[in-house]
Amino acid sequence: MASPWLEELNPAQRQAVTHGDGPLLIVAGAGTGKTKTLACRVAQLIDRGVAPERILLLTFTRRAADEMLTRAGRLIGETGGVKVWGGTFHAVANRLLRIHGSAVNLPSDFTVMDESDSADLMNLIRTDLGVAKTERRFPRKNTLVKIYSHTVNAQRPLREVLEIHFPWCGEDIEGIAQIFERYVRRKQEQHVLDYDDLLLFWSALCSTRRVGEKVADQFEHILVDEYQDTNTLQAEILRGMRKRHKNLTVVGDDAQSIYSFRAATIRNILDFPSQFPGTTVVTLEQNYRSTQPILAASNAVMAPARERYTKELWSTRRSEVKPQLVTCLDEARQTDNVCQNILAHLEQGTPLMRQAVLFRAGHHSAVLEVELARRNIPFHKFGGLKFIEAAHIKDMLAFLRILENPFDEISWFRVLQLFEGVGPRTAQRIMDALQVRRPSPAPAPLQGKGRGEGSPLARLLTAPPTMPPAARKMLQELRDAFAYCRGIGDSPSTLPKDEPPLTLQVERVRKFYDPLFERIYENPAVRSRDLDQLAMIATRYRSRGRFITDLTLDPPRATSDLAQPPFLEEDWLTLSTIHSAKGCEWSVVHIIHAADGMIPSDMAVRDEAGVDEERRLFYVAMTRAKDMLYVYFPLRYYHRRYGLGDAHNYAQLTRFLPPPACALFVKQSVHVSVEDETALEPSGDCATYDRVNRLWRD
DNA sequence: GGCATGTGTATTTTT
DNA sequence: TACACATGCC
Repeated sequence: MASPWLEELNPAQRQAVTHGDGPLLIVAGAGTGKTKTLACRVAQLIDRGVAPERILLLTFTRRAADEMLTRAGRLIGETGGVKVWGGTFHAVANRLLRIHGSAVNLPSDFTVMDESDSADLMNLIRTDLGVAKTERRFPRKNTLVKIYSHTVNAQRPLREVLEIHFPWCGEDIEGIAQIFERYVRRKQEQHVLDYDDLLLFWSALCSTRRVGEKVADQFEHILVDEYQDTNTLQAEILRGMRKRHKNLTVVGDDAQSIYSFRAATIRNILDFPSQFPGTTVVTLEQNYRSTQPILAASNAVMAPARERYTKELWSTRRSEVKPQLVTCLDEARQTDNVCQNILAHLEQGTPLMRQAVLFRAGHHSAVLEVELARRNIPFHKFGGLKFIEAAHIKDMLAFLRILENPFDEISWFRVLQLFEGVGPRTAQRIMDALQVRRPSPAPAPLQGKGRGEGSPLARLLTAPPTMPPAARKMLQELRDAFAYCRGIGDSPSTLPKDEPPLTLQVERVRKFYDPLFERIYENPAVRSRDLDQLAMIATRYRSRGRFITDLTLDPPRATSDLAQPPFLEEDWLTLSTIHSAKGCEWSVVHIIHAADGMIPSDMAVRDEAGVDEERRLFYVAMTRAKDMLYVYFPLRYYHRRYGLGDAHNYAQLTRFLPPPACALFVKQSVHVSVEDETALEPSGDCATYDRVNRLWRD
């Protein structure tokens, strides 16, 4: 019982770790050793005799789960982690539903689609219904998905969601409802689940009598990380899983809730004690990460926030070094200065690995990326456009998905349109001929993964549909590729054998796809490297289904844009959206574009709640820093829409750094005193900037 | 009729 | 840059 690692914990951490049964809420401020505490608690439970497979650890990313479990494993002397159920809500839902799906009428062979697939399906239906033809412009596919997802995850009526979050779509409620209804039916026909369905079905599973209890009882303890970023549906799942056992630990920080756009609600954490009577609340306030000056500035930013658990982070890490607020003339100067500071720290002994540049939106780093590449500073970018979203990756996956689930409409629709002379209309016609749409709702379970005579894939191989002349040769090649992957061989009369290994299938599909791909896309060379990487990932898998699902639920988080493949470099810099930086820390952090309109994003300032969340976002960014924090603010933003004019706007410093907060920074100005900008004193305080900037703003 | 191609525009954050 | 919509070509 007297585990040596307990000695290393502070009293609050130890209380959380050794807490016995019953609901436990750990309010853990930034940098207070949350990961450590959670890992120790898992280790402690196992030490106490709880079987690892009876523990469920829900985290925000798979990486976070792996990290914690490895750590817990190390504590109890298990190398390679412990066999705890760990992962995101979505991944765990997938795993449970593969086993128990039949209890909620789910076919066992369902495939999972990502958000852009959902959007494509929405669009298909949107076009079918002809709603786009009306005079008023109808919500676009991405908006439709957002509305749908928000409605499901928040478990609120559509009308209310529209009123509050999408007021400009309110008039189209009937059309939207109609589309949603069809969307649900189409997914059902295809045996396809979207992200939201995974949660929805898990929740449904909980309320089935026999299986629901069995699934819930399987876990003696459930632990949830980043609880402030869970939504109503996820809270409902937890309630469903905890009807009998009350052993539930949630960890979170309301000050770091930044996912309301995904229907996460701060209410989950604020109301946890009343949702789960008898909750013990433990608050972790000692910050081990940041120096006191960085913490002071962060606290000052959060001070004006409204409802929250009161806690004031403190640190024993004294330092004389204040964070720096760097005012730059424009983005070019900002970029230049960021590079200089990064290199300076590198020379003083802080490797790139321990530095990061953070920003609000994925594209905010575009200019910097070019400059880093020019200066041969290796970097790795997280967040923003993802690998999996790239059109050519989606194409490749579409082939594999058809093999996995021949009723996957979106994949057929995508693949067919790659052929010359085939657009949406012809693609639809071919899909009709192949009977990709199953008569709905499909009561008979699909036999042997659609391998039977009745599958659209089988029909493609035995009775090819008519194609526009330009596409006929290609069609034959597609049939050959599919036949190969199915293990049918070159002669169509041969009976199916076992399918070849996944890597060979990927290779074969690629052999077919490469020429198409070179015709369609601008810079095939760059994109081709992505395909190599996809093939690399595939080598880690034996099952095609698992490969596709894993890629959908846990896609590679970084893109290797302009830089050399970073994994070949010894040392590289992190570029990250603030959202993707959650849970991470670096010695030196550079926050760029700290201008109003960027942080907070002007997309988010419609209401007070939006501004509050942006404030938390800025707070999250600041509290990633251990030793040194830079906040950069470009004064001018050029709008280069038409050529290279020098038309520009003057930006204002982010509203989250009013004078009291500003006072906690060292002010520095870069190149602001050229030409007539002399009015901006190099070391002037923020109030002065504000006053001066107002001159240009109206 | 339906596809390819050109033009304008809006553009957050992610499982 | 990707998407929606308009135009011109087969």
